[in-house]
Amino acid sequence: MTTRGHAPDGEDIPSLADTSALRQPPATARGARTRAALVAAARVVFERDGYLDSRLTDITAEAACSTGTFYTYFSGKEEIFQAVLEAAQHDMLHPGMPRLDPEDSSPVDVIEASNRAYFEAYKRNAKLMLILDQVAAGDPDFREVRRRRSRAFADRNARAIKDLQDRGLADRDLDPLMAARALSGMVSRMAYYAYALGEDHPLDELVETSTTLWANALKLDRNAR
Amino acid sequence: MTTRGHAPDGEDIPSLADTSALRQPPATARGARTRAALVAAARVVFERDGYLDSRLTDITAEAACSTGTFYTYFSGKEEIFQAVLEAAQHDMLHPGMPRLDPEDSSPVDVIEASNRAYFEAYKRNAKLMLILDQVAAGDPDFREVRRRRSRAFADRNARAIKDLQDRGLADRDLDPLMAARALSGMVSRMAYYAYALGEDHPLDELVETSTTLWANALKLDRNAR
Amino acid sequence: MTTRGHAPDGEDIPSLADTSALRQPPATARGARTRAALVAAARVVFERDGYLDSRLTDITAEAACSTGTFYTYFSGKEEIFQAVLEAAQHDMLHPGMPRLDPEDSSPVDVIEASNRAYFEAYKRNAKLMLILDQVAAGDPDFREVRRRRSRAFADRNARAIKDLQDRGLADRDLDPLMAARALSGMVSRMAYYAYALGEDHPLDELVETSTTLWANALKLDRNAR
Amino acid sequence: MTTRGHAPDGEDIPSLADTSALRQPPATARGARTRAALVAAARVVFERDGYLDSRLTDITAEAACSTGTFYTYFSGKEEIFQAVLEAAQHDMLHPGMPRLDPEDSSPVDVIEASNRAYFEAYKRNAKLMLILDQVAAGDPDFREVRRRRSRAFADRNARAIKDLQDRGLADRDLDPLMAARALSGMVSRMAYYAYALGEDHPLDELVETSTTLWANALKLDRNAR
DNA sequence: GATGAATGAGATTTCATTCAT
DNA sequence: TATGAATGAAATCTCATTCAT
Repeated sequence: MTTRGHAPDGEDIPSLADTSALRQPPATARGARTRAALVAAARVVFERDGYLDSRLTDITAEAACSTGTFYTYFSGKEEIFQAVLEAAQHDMLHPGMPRLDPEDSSPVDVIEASNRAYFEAYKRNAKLMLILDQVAAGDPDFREVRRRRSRAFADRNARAIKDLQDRGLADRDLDPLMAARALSGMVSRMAYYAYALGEDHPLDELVETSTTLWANALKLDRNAR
Repeated sequence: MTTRGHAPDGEDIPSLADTSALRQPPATARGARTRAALVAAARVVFERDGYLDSRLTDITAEAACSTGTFYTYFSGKEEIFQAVLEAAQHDMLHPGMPRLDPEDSSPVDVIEASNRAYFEAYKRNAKLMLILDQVAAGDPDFREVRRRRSRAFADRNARAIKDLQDRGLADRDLDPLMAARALSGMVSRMAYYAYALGEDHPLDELVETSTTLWANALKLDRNAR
Repeated sequence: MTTRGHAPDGEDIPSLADTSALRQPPATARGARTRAALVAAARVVFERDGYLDSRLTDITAEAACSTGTFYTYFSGKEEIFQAVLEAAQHDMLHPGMPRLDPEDSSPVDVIEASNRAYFEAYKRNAKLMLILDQVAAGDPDFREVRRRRSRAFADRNARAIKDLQDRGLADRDLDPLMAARALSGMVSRMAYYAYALGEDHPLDELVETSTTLWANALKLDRNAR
Repeated sequence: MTTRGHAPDGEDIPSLADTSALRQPPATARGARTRAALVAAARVVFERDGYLDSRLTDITAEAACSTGTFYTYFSGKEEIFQAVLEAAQHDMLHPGMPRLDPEDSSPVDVIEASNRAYFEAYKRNAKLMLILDQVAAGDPDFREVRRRRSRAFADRNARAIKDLQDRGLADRDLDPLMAARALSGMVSRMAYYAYALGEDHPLDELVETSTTLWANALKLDRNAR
């Protein structure tokens, strides 16, 4: 398991398909400003009204531009939603985890650090995560993207688990891939309860419980390196 | 932990609030038949088209009645969706778990049996679960119901975990409530990947991995009673 | 002018056309009771919801009978409205005016007494009067009935005015018919402001002002017989 | 009593509340034209079909635009009806009364002139007045507006009557406010019979009778200034 | 007589998208 | 680039009336 961490539910942040289809960036500085204003406005509106209940006119009103202008930059709601996600994605994927001293860090320390980073990032983006759920539920294409990305993350974490098993540090009875998926899902679901549903458990408790469960589940030795 | 099991994500099946607002049941047998036909038709249509893309007229067409008849029994799409869920709820909450011989069952056996029952029930209702996600994401009332029910289940499982801790069978470092929520979430997320996103892992692997992780996480002794 | 009085806005109470079209009265006592319950319920509903916003089902619900039963007695909303008016009509046309001693009563006394009786009757039926306005405004047939009845009353009052003019007691410059209509209208409009619009002026002031204006307008001598 | 006149039932022309709720006026000339076309079309349709029997699609058809366009300018039928009334209001409130030579005009002359102006304006707007009746009867908000405006006019006329009383020209036994309301109501009712119910009395007779009754009622001296 | 479920035409309303200015 | 009026297809919902029981 690398310092990069396991990104417990990276699968929730699709690298939004079809970058090929993206129109070329605005030619002028004014255009860039307008486009950015629209994306920012869209995030505000989506978080306030949800994806499905939001109207394009609300977005343009929030961005203080006309409805026509919208179509200069985006082909529709789906496309601007992708743009909003793209912006959030960076935050979720690079959540500013503290660099751990590899000399001094056990696997459990790494898990704890990346869990903490994940919860913090989820909290910042909770409303968006909810909306992503909504869209994924309704749109098979989106689900497919989510599925693929999910598997990619699972593969990465599975390799880390495999590595620990090979080094005799983790339970060899577990299927690495399935376990990776299960444990990532566990953490993402905890974040969902806490922040999307608003249970608002204290961060430290979330981190502690998730880390202990994760470590126990793999039968990791807390002290091993 | 009782034979009743832990119902890993019972929280996903809100006991749909406001039974007060329900119109009184049909007075005649004919009325009851029509109402039932509408609910059945609605499930078909929701699973085929999703909640948001479904139209009332599709439901009445499927039920072979007029649009007016729909409003004799339901005030709108939301209300018939509640009725559909209510019907599915029974299946999810009483998933026909095999009665285990108490003499011969370890706590882990109970966990395994209820996980298996949950995965089977989820598979039967996967499309509906997806739709519930979609609706919950967009509707604060629905989220609140889900949150309340989630907490009720967590409390029940937490008591079971506490009991195991008190008997010296489970890790005492864990907060029972948080652990209960986390592990239930883990199982529900596994089911989501497998059946809602269509990864379609073999049932036995799902059951085995989830049970092992659960047992490990609580540091249960596989052989203890 | 007879003791019968001038019925200031008798024209508002059409003798509801087409009694010919009325179905024959219920054959049984039970039928009579049901019919009466429906008429009473209709008045309640019309006064509560207005004519146009009332639904037949509200009426049958109020009368505690089924929708089908309604059609046993009435052909539709218009017909039951006529029945409601018919019942109220008696009150408006025979408002329980005190019998005045002809020996001791001046024309002004008679006017005063009938004005008072009219205001009292209007107050009792204010909501219905409003509804009658609504229906008359929307239904040319109803307007025609109102117009005919209005003219009949005006004719009667005009004869009384003519009589006073002939006896040298009233202003001979006035056209009796036009004056009759104008003064009746004045009183009815006062009642409308007071009771239908809810200004709720004291009854005595209404009576006093209307009577004084009426007497002045005709240049009646308060003391003449 | 000023040359402004008494506007005998100004209360029938509500200054239609809630200008606050009005959407902002069209930004472009084209928009202003479309909005005006819709208001004109609505008047045509309302007068032809009545308020309740009119459909939005008839209005848009008459205005030669799409249904969607309607909602760019109005939130519904009620709002466009207010706009129609607002347009008619100007006509009713400033009915183009001839400027009288103050030197040469008695109070009765002023009354006569304003009565005549009122009858003429009512005739032009008779259908609309009928519709206003219908709406006011069914809508408490509309009634309240009518009541308030009615009182404002009554106050104005009451001051004029008080003035005449103070100058010794009018009957001091009358309550000015009540008399003002009664006499205004009388004139409005005459106009209603004549034009809304279609009795179609000659204008000169209406004016003469109303003015004589009004003058008599106040015991005005026809020759005083 | 009484019941109440079933009907279905028709009205209102929404909003993504286009396009002339 | 930017504007915002115009579009119109589609969906929801109502309720008087019928008729089999």
